[in-house]
Amino acid sequence: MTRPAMTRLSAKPKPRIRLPEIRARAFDREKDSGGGIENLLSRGQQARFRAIATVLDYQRSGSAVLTEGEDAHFIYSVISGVVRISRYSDSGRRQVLALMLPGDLFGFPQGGRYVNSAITASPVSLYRVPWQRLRELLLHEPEMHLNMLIRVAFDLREAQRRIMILGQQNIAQRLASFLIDFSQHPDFYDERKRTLSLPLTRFDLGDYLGSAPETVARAFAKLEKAGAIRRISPRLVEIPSIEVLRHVVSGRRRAGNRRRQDS
Amino acid sequence: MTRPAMTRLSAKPKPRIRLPEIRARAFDREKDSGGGIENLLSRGQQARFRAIATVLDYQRSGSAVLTEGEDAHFIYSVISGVVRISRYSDSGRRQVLALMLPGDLFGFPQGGRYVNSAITASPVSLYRVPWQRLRELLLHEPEMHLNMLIRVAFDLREAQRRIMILGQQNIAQRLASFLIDFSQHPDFYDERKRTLSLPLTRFDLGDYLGSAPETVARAFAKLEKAGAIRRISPRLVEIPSIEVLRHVVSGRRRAGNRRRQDS
DNA sequence: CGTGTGATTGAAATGCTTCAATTATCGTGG
DNA sequence: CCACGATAATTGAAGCATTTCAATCACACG
Repeated sequence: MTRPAMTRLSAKPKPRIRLPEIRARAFDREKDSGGGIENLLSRGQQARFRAIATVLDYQRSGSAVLTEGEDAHFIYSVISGVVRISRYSDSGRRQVLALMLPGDLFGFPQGGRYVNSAITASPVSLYRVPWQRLRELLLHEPEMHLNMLIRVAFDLREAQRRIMILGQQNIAQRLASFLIDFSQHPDFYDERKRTLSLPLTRFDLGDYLGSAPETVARAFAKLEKAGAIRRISPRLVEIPSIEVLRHVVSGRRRAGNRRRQDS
Repeated sequence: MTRPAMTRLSAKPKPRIRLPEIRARAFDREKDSGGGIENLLSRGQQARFRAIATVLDYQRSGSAVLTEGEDAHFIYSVISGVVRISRYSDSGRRQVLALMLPGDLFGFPQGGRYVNSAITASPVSLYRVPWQRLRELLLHEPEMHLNMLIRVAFDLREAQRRIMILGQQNIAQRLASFLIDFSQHPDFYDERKRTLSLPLTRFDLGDYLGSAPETVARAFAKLEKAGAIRRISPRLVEIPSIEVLRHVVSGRRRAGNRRRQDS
């Protein structure tokens, strides 16, 4: 199945290839020790994982790592940068399902094919591992295998958290939840300046939060008016106090329609 | 952490214990061959899985199998019936995350505790397996292990599907999606009469679809007016043609606000 | 045969989307 | 380095969708 036509033109940044977009190289044992799956695996496991991995460098944002419907041959693990995982509904509307950060795995096949698309949202480095070889490796590495199971179970929990947010929060609350999440990540949140740099446009954010980009902009305005944030530029916000954001999230979804009783 | 207070009183059916709610028994190799994880495992694996499993029978709907925050010692697999997986947000509102049907696994721990609650939504039979023993078993059964990984990855996809539905469909469409899903299950859909029996109340359904129970009732009314369903009783609907339901789902989320141009 | 719970429907208000127009921002080429 | 153009972001206005409070109806159970 090919990807359905796009209904929102500006949703996908038009890639302008100039420099080579992607550069593959062998793993360099000395230098590649960033925030990859290292956290999840023991030293020995790491070595064996890397032995079957290739490192890919994507220079720019908006590059397709893998596409919905393609035959799935590889699993990927983020070393650095942000990857947007999305899926198109039958009606052609895009939903951003998750954002993959260093240490995250993506590209699990379903029936031999990818069910989601993965697009870089910044310059990105990845490990790419042939699924078949990983499969063989896992059969002989029960501990690594268990770690992978736990990892996927964790992703499942994250997805369930998204379900909760989409199921019960209004847009300002969803945005606040998103900002809180990312403020936990030193790559994006400058603790000294209290500024958060956003890896997504308003369009992407809309597709992530399940709303229109205009609505997201209004949610930013609302949070700013409430004193929870200050917009420095569209992609950079100051968060004076995360507590205020948390307070927004814990508030009611709707103002409440208490019929005023005559006194 | 204890579960927060409930804001919607009628959301949780009050359990009225009369008969023993739950009955545990040893696995009976002859009779227990329903729709359990059998589908997922080979014969030999099944035997070894059952060797460490206990069968639990819950007689009635509304019984707690496990509760959010409890120490997690067991994994469960549904043999028959429906189990509601839910989580409470900090504001005390319940979200139904998923419905577990025969063959599904639930009860994965996170940091040694359950993060969700599981409540029976009908009479239910389960396998209960000590997590530690399963862990040991998996270390010696790579194939079973891989199957379990695939199973959890599948659940992740399902959760992502829910994200898509919550992110881009209106309530009538979400309800239609739900009805389509369950009409695929012979346990609920009588193909001859074209009737679907629902395992959930309007409250549960509201918490599943992310809306108020009144809104769900209105969505039923809307689908009925559109000719997609016929309400026989609150828990039993006739679905003349699933195609009509699919058509509802593929329609626009919103009527569209095309400003009328003077002719 | 009442009583309580779930389901439905009504009415008002809020929230969100859509279309439209304007403003800001960023990358690019001059 | 600056100006330009394209795209992103914001804001306004109108209308649809959903929630909330309320009231009524239906049904199962004691």
